Amino acid sequence: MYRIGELAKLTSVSNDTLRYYEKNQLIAPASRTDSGYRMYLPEAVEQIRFIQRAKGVGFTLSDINELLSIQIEKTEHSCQEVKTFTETKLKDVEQKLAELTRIKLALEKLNEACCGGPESAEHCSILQALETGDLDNTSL
Amino acid sequence: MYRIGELAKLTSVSNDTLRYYEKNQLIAPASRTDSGYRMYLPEAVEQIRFIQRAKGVGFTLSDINELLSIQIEKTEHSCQEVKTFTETKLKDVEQKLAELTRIKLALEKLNEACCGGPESAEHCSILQALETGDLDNTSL
DNA sequence: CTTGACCCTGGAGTCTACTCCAGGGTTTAT
DNA sequence: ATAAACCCTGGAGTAGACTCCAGGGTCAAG
Repeated sequence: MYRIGELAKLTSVSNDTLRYYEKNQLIAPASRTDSGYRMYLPEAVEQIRFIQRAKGVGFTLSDINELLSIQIEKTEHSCQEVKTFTETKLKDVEQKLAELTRIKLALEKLNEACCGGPESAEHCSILQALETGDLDNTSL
Repeated sequence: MYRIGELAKLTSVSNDTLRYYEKNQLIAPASRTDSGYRMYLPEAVEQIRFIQRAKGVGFTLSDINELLSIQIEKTEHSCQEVKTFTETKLKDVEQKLAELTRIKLALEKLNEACCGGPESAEHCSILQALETGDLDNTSL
């Protein structure tokens, strides 16, 4: 079991952020000490890391809350509902992957087109491609 | 050339958002009419779509501003600088792709593990996996 | 020549996701 | 037993990304 400060250090988030996440139902301490200190299970470390990763790819806290709440609502919903939910989220993720891939292709194309030399970028082919919007189907 | 309202309709953003983007150097009208109306080039449509996609995958407006400003800073920087910049952004994108892929794998695994039937989710293998954190290296 | 649909600026308000107190207990090491 | 380091709650403040006025011009149609 970790106290809030320990968990915070392990995950590089602040104590305040952990309390904020708790208020927003993202992660609760497993228990409290008699004096009211929050005590977290070791698993909390991975949960926080998951939250950070999900945030990093554009999910809101409320999206993440939904993702995580699958496990909490378990007795109130059927497998079917749960699966429908994960399938929806999966589609979101696949959509995001497609968009990111598109952006990646655009950047790679720019990268390849550029000489990378020390001359002024005025005639850089990256920039010319950007200006004309001529990036095939990458749509940058 | 489009007026602001036309561009807004074509891209499903509000007039206010377009003005906000302008204030934040993301997109400027090609010109103004005598009466001060903003006039946008047809290319603006794709630029706005790009902004939306980039936002959707977790880039901030200031990230996007950097991405787009490659083309504006051209005379002030060398090809080398420009290329370094795109390479950095490319790494960001690759990082995001890796994280998204991890989340995708986790969701797929949950999906596969679930019977999807009408019974209570109390013993759903998705949920059990979530609770024990036992998702191999997907770290959900 | 006026009515309705547009557009302008400047500024206030909202929501999200924190971040930072103030005021006050708790734990630990010396 | 007393600092130093930690924790608590409640609430205010902030940055980012809008969103929504107020008050006032513009333009096309009838």
